[in-house]
Amino acid sequence: MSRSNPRVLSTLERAGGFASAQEVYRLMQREGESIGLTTVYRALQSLVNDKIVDVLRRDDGEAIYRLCGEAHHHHLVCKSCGVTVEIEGGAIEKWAKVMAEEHGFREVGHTAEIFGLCSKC
Amino acid sequence: MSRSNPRVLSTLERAGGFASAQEVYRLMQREGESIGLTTVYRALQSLVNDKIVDVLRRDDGEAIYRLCGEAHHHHLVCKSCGVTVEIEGGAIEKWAKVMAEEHGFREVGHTAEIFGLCSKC
DNA sequence: TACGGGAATGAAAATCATTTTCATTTATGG
DNA sequence: CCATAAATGAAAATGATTTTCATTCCCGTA
Repeated sequence: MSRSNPRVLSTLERAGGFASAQEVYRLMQREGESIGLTTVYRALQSLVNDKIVDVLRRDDGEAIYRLCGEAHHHHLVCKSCGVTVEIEGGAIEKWAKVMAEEHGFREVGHTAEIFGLCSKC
Repeated sequence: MSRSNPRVLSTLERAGGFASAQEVYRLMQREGESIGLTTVYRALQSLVNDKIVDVLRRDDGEAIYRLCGEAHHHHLVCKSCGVTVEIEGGAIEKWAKVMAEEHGFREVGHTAEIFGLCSKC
């Protein structure tokens, strides 16, 4: 029953951070791998079940996946040119943890993103 | 250009808390209001633009809306039952500001959300 | 009051991610 | 080998959301 297709997992790793099912699929296609979209979806679901990957939602509602173990970081995005900087978020981690405890929440994750105009825009 | 249809707003109020566009639509139908689904979507978008309502994503990816207070706040959301707690985010404000400065960004805004399982789930 | 143009409306079609169906292929143990 | 279960993927189904487009409404002006 282990549908955690290793090729999907390795592609997700290589994607570096987040990727949606569609992105993983396109990436594999581009690299000449022969795989169906359905299989990608099933593999990702399976990886989520096995708690090997996390799933979040992008603002547009698309599900994005990332390896659980991966050091997670946040993004600083320019809303004009789209340039993105990875930033460290120790303060956020702590905040999330404190807030969750304060309200009796368990198994918490979080999203945080900063957007603005970069120095060039 | 104000498409913030007042009937939609008042229905959302009456829904008490959260409602998806589809739910607002069904609710209005049930109450005998004559309105199209398209209009509901447009009204909600408009309300979001005007920052009169907040939008979040349910676990299944469906967008849910609700009136937001004037104060800028963040959310602690249960990914199982959807219950939501408004939390204070002073730490985040500061973090966002520092990070932005550090990378030369201007006019920054941010999003931050914590999700997990509430004490009941 | 009649006219004209922009905004609002909503039905129907299009889009898009995701899931389901189902027939086919592959792997595996007996 | 054979049988049976698991995996695969193409195509269809689903469901939310968006787009298109023709129509209606509103409002200021001649």
